[in-house]
Amino acid sequence: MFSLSEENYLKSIYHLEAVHGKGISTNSIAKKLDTKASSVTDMIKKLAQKEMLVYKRYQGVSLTKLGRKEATNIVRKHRLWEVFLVDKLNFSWDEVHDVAEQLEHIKSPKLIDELDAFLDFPKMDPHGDPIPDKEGNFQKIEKKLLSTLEEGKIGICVGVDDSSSDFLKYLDKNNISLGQKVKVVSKESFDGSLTIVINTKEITISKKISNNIYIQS
Amino acid sequence: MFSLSEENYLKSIYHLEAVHGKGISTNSIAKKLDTKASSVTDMIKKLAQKEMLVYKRYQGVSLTKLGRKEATNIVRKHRLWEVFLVDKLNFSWDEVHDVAEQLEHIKSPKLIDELDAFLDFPKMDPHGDPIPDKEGNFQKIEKKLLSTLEEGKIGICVGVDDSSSDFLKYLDKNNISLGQKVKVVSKESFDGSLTIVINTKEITISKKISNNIYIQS
DNA sequence: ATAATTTTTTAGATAAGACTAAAATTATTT
DNA sequence: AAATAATTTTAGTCTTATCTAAAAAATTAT
Repeated sequence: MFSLSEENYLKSIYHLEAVHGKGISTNSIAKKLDTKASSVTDMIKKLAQKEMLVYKRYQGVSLTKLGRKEATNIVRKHRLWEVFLVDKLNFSWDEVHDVAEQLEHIKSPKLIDELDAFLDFPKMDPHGDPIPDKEGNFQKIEKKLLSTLEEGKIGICVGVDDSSSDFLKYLDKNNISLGQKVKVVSKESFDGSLTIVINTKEITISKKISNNIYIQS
Repeated sequence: MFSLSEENYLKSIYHLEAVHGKGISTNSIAKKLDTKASSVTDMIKKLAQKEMLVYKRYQGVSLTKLGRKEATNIVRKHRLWEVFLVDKLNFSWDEVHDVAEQLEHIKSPKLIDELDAFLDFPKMDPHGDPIPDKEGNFQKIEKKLLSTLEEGKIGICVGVDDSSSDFLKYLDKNNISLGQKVKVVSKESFDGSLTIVINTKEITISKKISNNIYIQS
């Protein structure tokens, strides 16, 4: 069994590995968890002892197969709860994160499997992120950043990178949601801003925005 | 905000007060929480400082209005989650307790109100215990112990006192469930055992069993 | 290649919550 | 009303997870 803290470390390292590959630095973990590097050192020693990750002083850490399995299960729980909150309890996609962050630590294999079935085995969470199945497998879908789409091309919004409430509210305000068709009208080479058509309406979005929206094209 | 530990203390004291009235002893709390009296003393000092209860050395404790409100809310959450687990996730009534024990500590007012609505504002949990509403009010239903029912009389099972898995499984095995009609055929004065009719089947139950079943008659 | 900087680790401290053992208080017997 | 027993509190220790400050190692710049 893992403590709440241990689980949060495993999850963070898992997410960092997904972006940066193996060998995650102490500092990056500290930043992600909003804690101090010295606290991270303590915890990764503990997790190394539990064989959840491989650690050599000053070399950063990498999850073991076991550690990845554990982390995947937490991610699975987090995302299933997000689906539950949105589909069944009328939460909007910008409200789910904090609650799911708590619910993901509930320990009961039966609970999560029944929840999965109750939700009809969803493959994606409300932000377009894949939900691992019981064994930890999930579909990796084709997706690229909206910022990489060329002028005149069309894509379908399939996910977001940043899931902060502010960003999601911005998307809501501009009618950008998952499954939405997006056409790039023009691209400003100076600042990378895009003019796009959403639902027949034309809007201009900054590079920062287009860097946080995933599309399929 | 309260810690997990603080919440568990409040809940335990609340339940003890429901049975024994005001002035709950350190030892009884320790027993209920399976901890040591010295730990209880520490915690009740803390909760007294937070004005959740009134405490005078060697005199036991009583919840304040605020403390009772807090405790009631935890009970509300516990029981709503139990309904969710049984009604939506196919848990049986003997499986819900441990999971609800975890879920009751999730902090999100919206979550619990939406859950309440999603479950259609249930008034009772799977063991026949009343679910407080948002304001902390709940129906107190007429009920008495099956052991007090006289020979020849009929009652309807409306709740259980002991909610341990073992006891609930025993009831399942003998087709005793909430809403079930029970008729007392005879009462053995020597050991207090009862012979009852459930669903046309006659069985004999010990005093210990009949002392844990609530009926309405 | 050495100096300066950044990152990481160690050492020691703190807070929450639990424990043991002993002291203080209350309750019960005789 | 003492004496004994039971309960409760205090004092001090332990663990977990955090922190600060300083030391050690690695990286970057001169």
